[in-house]
Amino acid sequence: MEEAAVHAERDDIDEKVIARLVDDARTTYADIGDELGLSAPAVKRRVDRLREVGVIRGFTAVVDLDVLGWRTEVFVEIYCAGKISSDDILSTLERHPEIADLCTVVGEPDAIVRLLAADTQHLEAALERIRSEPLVLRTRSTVVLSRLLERPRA
Amino acid sequence: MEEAAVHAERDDIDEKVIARLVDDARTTYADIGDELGLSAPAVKRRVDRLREVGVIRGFTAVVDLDVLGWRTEVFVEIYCAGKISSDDILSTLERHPEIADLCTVVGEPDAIVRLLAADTQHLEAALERIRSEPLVLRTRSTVVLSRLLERPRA
DNA sequence: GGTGAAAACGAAAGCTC
DNA sequence: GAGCTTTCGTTTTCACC
Repeated sequence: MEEAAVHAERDDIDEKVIARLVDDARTTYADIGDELGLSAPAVKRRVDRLREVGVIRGFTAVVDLDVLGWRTEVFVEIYCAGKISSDDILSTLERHPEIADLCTVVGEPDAIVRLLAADTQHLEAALERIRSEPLVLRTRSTVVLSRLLERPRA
Repeated sequence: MEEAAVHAERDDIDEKVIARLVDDARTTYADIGDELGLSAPAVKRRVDRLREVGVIRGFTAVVDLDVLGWRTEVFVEIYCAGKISSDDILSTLERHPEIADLCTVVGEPDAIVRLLAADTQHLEAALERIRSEPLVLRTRSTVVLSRLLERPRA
């Protein structure tokens, strides 16, 4: 029941602290505290604990890939040959820098990958590189037209 | 050619500043400056400009959904009836809080959605709610086993 | 969880190349 | 235009209650 223990350690105030940091990772502890009726050190202690426990994994900048010039985004379903472990999938695919997301799935494919590339030429090269991996049997790609909604946490 | 101008305004140093902030949004300007041989105010001016231009859209906390108790993640392909606009898709689907990502695609489905739910019961309810939308003809779901890799920027 | 002081950081000004 | 240094207000952080 150690999982229950982890959950028991979080309360409503933690939820609000998390929500505030998801909204803006640079919010000051004092500002969060004002909204919640806590002092800045009290908020910091909660954030420190949430990071230690692993609820908060880190803080990152949200980059507009379109502005950056990385305009091409594709979902690629990966179909593998025979029985493969997720370790194998990770070790063979993590070398490709165009992969933004990778997860193993239950369903028809073995894994789903989100590919980011500068343009279609770049995309084609990356796809061919991935397809040439011995592990990969075949792929099914779906090109993204536009990203309508993005909510890091629902 | 204003788009080209935007691109011309970014140089190698900007790239490194962005990379550093993607890695940790709470890195101080001084730390970034030390790595790049700049002073803190110089770094701040770059970050301010990158935010104004829109390359950096904001800063967010990365939350471990598994630890939070939202254990169920699914990719859902949405197939719509006839010709629909992306505005229609957004307005009908954005009301469902379980949707974490939504993009229109070119391929067999019309849109791909990433669903987050607390458990399978929650997931089932959300899926039925989405399927009952008049806009939605059919769906194809792929349940995520484990998220192996996550790189906000490649 | 709060308080207060010390250290670190961020914001803005003036100056140099 | 881009950067450096100084200055000052704010934030973080740590002790202790």
